Amino acid sequence: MEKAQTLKGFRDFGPSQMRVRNFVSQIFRTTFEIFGFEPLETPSLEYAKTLLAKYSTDTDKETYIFKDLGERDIGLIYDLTVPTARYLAENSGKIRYPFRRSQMQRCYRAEKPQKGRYREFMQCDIDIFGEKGPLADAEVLSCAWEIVKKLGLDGGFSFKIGSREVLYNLLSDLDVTDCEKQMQVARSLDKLDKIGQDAVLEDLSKNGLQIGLIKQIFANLTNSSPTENLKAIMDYAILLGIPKEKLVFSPTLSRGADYYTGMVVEGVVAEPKIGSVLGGGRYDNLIKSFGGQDTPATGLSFGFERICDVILELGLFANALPNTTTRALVILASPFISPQSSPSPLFPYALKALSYLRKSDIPSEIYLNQKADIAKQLKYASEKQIPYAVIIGPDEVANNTVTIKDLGKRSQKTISLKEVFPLIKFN
RNA sequence: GUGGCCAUAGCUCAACGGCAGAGCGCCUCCCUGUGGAGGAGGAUGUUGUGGGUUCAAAUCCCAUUGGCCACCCCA
Repeated sequence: MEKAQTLKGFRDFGPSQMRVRNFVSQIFRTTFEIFGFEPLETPSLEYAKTLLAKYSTDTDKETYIFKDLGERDIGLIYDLTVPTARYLAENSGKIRYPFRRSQMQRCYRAEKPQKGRYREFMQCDIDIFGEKGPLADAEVLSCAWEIVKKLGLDGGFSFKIGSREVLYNLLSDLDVTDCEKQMQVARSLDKLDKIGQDAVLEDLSKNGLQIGLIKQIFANLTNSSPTENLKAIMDYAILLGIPKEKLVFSPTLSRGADYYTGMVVEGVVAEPKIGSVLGGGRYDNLIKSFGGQDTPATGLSFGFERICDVILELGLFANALPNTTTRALVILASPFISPQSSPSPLFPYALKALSYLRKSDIPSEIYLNQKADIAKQLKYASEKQIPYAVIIGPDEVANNTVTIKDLGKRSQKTISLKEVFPLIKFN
């Protein structure tokens, strides 16, 4: 039998990883709610023809497609935009627009995995459907900003904001009117940060654009200014609480996807050089192209996996929460723990204490191996970073007390059980 | 999808055709009511998996699984 392994690009999340992930997703969920984004969840499997309806042919290969037992052609969701477009089309008439929706689900891509790129990953989107105006874009931005703050990433963070309108107008002015050509420029430009201006220049000239023209595009882009619409978005965003200096107009920001029609945005952190932690923009034609009604849309997607990585890397989490959610370990003092006198006379008292702690909403454990001495039990607590040990021995039982030890401070005192509650609960 | 690097003890790695090792961790004891330190002792493996070459394979070759990197792509 082969060694047990996870599938390529698929991961287990052990307790310590789950604590980070739960911490992050908790912040997402509560903040979405505060900003009026209503939760939506759609199936992980969709008809293949739904999944492949629109996108370019390359992505076909990265979508998991197979047959179910009823010979239906189906596939795993590749993103959340497509299922949502399907949902909007299927429920047109029932939905009250503008519709603010949040969605957090695992998505699947059959691409070659690398660090930060997995075949199964958490996708986390907010979008507003059915509103063209700049306030909608600003709302999305301000929700994202709130989350960034709550995650403690706001220090080196900034929004890079560009506009497809600026780009396309500029290209049209230079007689680059062919739609395909315009897309190509957008796609190449997207790599600017990563590969530098020279490489983009080369890339574009390989695609048949003249050097002079490309240079002109760069020059015009760097000198361009935000559209009225973009200015309005930024003004609203500032009124909604985003510091002005966090909103950086970046005319060369493009983003790869070709369906964006207005604002495009990326959120970048300075500290770990990891690129963007969120991205999105306005895509007014996409929903219609999926067979829905003409529905303007704006939104963005958080790089959940990346954000978890960043938080771990910056150590933002390590200090914030202990290694376990358990707050107290009930420990039996050694002398009375012998296999012969099982159950130990300490047990009725110890288990009563354990129940009391749990009834008081203090996450608690008792060491399960009855043969373990007190040193071993303390070591367990120490390694799991359980903050308190509740030690029970014959003296405690006789006096109706417990000895509570603060593992961090290495101090202890003997008190009544009732006095334990405030000590653990509020420290 | 294309190209490259890698897989050896729980972890980090060494050995690069000739008996599979070190550091850290782990276990036991010094310590029968006190965890991060110290001292003494101990255990640890079908070298990712399957085949091939060879007197002999962790080492060379092929396949396969998984990890990493660049490209591709990134809704």
